[in-house]
Amino acid sequence: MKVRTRVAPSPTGDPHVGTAYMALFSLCFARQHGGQFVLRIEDTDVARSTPESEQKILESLRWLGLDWDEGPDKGGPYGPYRQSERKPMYAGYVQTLVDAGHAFPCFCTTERLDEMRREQMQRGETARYDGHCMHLPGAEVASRLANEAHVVRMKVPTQGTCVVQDRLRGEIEIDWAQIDMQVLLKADGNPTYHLAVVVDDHLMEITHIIRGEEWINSAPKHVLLYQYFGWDMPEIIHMPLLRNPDKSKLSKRKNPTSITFYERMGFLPEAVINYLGMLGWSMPDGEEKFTLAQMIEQFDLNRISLGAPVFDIAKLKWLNGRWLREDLDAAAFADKLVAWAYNRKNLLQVIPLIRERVDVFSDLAPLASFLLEGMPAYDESAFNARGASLDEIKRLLQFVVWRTEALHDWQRDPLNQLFVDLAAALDIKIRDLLGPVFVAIAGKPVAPPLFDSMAILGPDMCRARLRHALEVLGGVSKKQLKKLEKDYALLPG
RNA sequence: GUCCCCUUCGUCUAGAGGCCUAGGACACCUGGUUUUCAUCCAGGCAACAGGGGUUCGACUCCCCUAGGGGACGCCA
Repeated sequence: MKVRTRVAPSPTGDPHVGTAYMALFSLCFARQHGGQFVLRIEDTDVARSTPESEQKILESLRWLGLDWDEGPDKGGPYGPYRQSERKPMYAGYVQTLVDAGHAFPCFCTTERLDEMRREQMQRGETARYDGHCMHLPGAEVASRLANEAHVVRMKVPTQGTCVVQDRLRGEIEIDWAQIDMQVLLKADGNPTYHLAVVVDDHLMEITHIIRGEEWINSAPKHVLLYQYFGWDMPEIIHMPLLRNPDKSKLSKRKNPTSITFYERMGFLPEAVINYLGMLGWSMPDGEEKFTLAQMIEQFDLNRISLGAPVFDIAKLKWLNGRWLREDLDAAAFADKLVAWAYNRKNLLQVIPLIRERVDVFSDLAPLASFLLEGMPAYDESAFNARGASLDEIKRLLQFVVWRTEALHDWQRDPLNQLFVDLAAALDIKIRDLLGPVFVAIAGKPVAPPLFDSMAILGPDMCRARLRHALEVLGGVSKKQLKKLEKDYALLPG
């Protein structure tokens, strides 16, 4: 059998290491079997998907050397590879299901559904569509379809058990009563993930689906759709989820998750891939340093361990050091370093910010160092240049962390606005707010303008530095955090 | 709350019933090399979640409990 795997990221944010993780395993499996690896963009969430995000995802995967055989940028025999461009195809499949009685139009409002779920959970039941629109008279449905917003839901049995075959875990049994009557077609005419993924995996002849453990609970929906359509089910492999040091699912709130962060920190793509490869998987001979090619050669699904691994930056750093020392001679080191930091694109971003402040080139290094550093070595005294107390500084920094977590458009002006708003909400002068933030981001009181610097550094690096600064200043105890959360919730705006 | 998944040193892992006095790696500690630092080298600390089975024998198989995680959206 010809093996075909895919990675199917959603372009709704920064390129996530979890995406790279799934891509790595999918690619290794496909390559080892002489098959194809496909990149498909799942942009059915029109409100949150952006072309910029898609672009960054493609660039990041390319940077890592995870090359796909078919994708939106290079086409292929199963295109298009962007779900937004496949939109016209889905309605027909949904109609097939409606005609066969496997799906039905639903007119329920969000309010009613929220209320229903709330009550169900209060009663200790699993939240699940109550079938309200499933048995409407045909005439009523026909008339309402013409003038009312509606979705299409799949029918799901209320009795019996669904058996999901997982290549790593064997048979997983989930009662149908636990499975919601999933919306397949949204009111805006776009398919939901569940419909699109099944249709596309089938049409693209995907044979092995390697995805995160978080999908186990929705696998029955997919199993059922394959049955309804009469299609063969691909093999499913649910990988363990990458975790934060506190064991929760890896998230940007607690850990840098963006691939671009690791690039900006100066990690080598080879080392990042190598590190991802040793999470949940190991070489038969126990060797910890290996290339993508070696991993492909030795790859074996049976060597995957199921415990969800903690993403440990310290070990990644050690591994990167080995790659740097063992694989790069001075010339190669120089080339990589220039490409990383002193490339034209980087310089052109920074030069406009610093040229006013420079008389001779040798003035540059201190001014541009913020861009080349990872976690700056802070001088604690720099934080309270304006006489604020340590607790007050930590409070401000923590608030900034929370505000920036909610910021989607990480650009100069929105950042500017964020600080203006926060200062207003706190009823303090903006310079009193910006002082400590400036030091946290730039590492010292003298550097290019804050918002531009933050825009260049990107969200993950900024958040990491803010958190690092908080640690250096003694950290925030659980108790203090509780109190700060309370204060924060009370802020206007 | 309901359901699902998972469980070997702090962390990543080796372990397919006897090779286990449970191995390696990161981190940490100690010492050596190095005019400093780093690298490098040597050593140390440190784990089979608990309880029942099955078996001549269980880290390994089964059951229960506990703990951790995930899912419960017109997000993916």
